[in-house]
Amino acid sequence: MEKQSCPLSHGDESDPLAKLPFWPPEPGSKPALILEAAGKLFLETGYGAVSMDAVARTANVSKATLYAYFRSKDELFAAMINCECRRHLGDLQCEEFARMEIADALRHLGRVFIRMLLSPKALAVYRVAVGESHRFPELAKAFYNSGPNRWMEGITALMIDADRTGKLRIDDPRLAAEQFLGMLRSHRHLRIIMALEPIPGEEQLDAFVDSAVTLFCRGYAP
Amino acid sequence: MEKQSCPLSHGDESDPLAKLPFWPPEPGSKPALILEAAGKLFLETGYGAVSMDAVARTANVSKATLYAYFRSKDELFAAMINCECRRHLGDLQCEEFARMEIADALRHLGRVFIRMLLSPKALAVYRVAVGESHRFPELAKAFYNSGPNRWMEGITALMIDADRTGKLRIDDPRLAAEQFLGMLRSHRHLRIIMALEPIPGEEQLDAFVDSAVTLFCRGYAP
DNA sequence: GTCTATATACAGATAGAC
DNA sequence: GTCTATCTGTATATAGAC
Repeated sequence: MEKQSCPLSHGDESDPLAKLPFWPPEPGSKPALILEAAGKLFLETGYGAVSMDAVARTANVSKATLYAYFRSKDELFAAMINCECRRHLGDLQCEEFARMEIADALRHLGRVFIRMLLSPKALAVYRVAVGESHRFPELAKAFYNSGPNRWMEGITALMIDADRTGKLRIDDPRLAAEQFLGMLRSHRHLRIIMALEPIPGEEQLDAFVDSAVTLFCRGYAP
Repeated sequence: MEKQSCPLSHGDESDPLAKLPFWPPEPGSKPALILEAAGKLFLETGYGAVSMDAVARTANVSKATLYAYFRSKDELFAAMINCECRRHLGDLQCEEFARMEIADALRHLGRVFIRMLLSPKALAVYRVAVGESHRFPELAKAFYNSGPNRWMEGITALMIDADRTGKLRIDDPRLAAEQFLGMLRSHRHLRIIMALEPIPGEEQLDAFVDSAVTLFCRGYAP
């Protein structure tokens, strides 16, 4: 936990958005309006089902203006995904989890994780990123790195620390992190993403996290 | 485990394919060729990126023939998904897992599960089903019921039995099944589905399952 | 049943006025 | 920079010959 001081913070390595002439967009400006409209439409119905006409109409801009800022539908889509990723997938304050009881740290992080994962925006980004990952491999990578991978790194660091301090007995910290986050996600995430089930209430989420933490701490007890 | 004799077998309730005039398609017949081509193309690149021209060309049929069997692109897509679901997502023989040691049963089922989940066809179906779930909610349901839900039911039944016979101490069997399958899936499934990582080898998969089983059995030990 | 050829609509992208 | 109007390709779906 010492070496990477804040594994869940935003890094800016190889950011395709940084290359765009306007960035970040002034709130209320045309680019901002366009990105907002694109987010709304693409995330709601996917890449293929959205026309540039619809984006322009929703943003109250003409198509020509749209193309003045984004050279193609692909580029707009990419910019939108990157924008949403950084806005909604990694908002976790860095705190001193290593000093807490391991169960408390996991419970705390787990609650933040599951709430983030099941927020409407994150669900939408997830669905689109998975669905279009074949057509936009670069975006899939950006999505994974800005969201799921940050959590993997943060939890892995916590696992390393828990093992070092003897709180748990963990041979493969990365594997343990996979297991913990996987338990929390579970098939429920799939059902919710496909709208087969509503987003659960707070108490239900907390009970879910508590159960996973208990199982995990017992299973990895020294 | 007694009441549902075989929770992982195929049920035929409310099957949209049964309504089609040809079904099942004669191997080598035009409908079969078309469905095969549709599977190949749709699963590879998603719904929006595939044209009916491409399907006809790939199947070596004319577009008119295609439309003679499937009234629209939507209907073809739906038929293809249903077809693939029943072919690739639930192929598990029913055995007497209840009589085995619980760890052995979980290990056995886990290995089958993870191999099925990470098979190229299942990955492709999964990606498309998630990506198009908003446009085709009925299909999302069919996919979930024919694949993930069968596993949930089978593992839940096993959990109930393990608790009843005192092998484990499980208050919420469904939750426990979620946790077990979630651990196995983990973020690795996401990385593989997005082609950020190759499909792991057999030994790696088995080690993954073993670790999850150990964690699970310790965590739920009586 | 199966094909070739075509109708019709709409997509993404641009030209040119202001 | 922003708009209106339009070009051009291609998609789904069908008509009519064999």
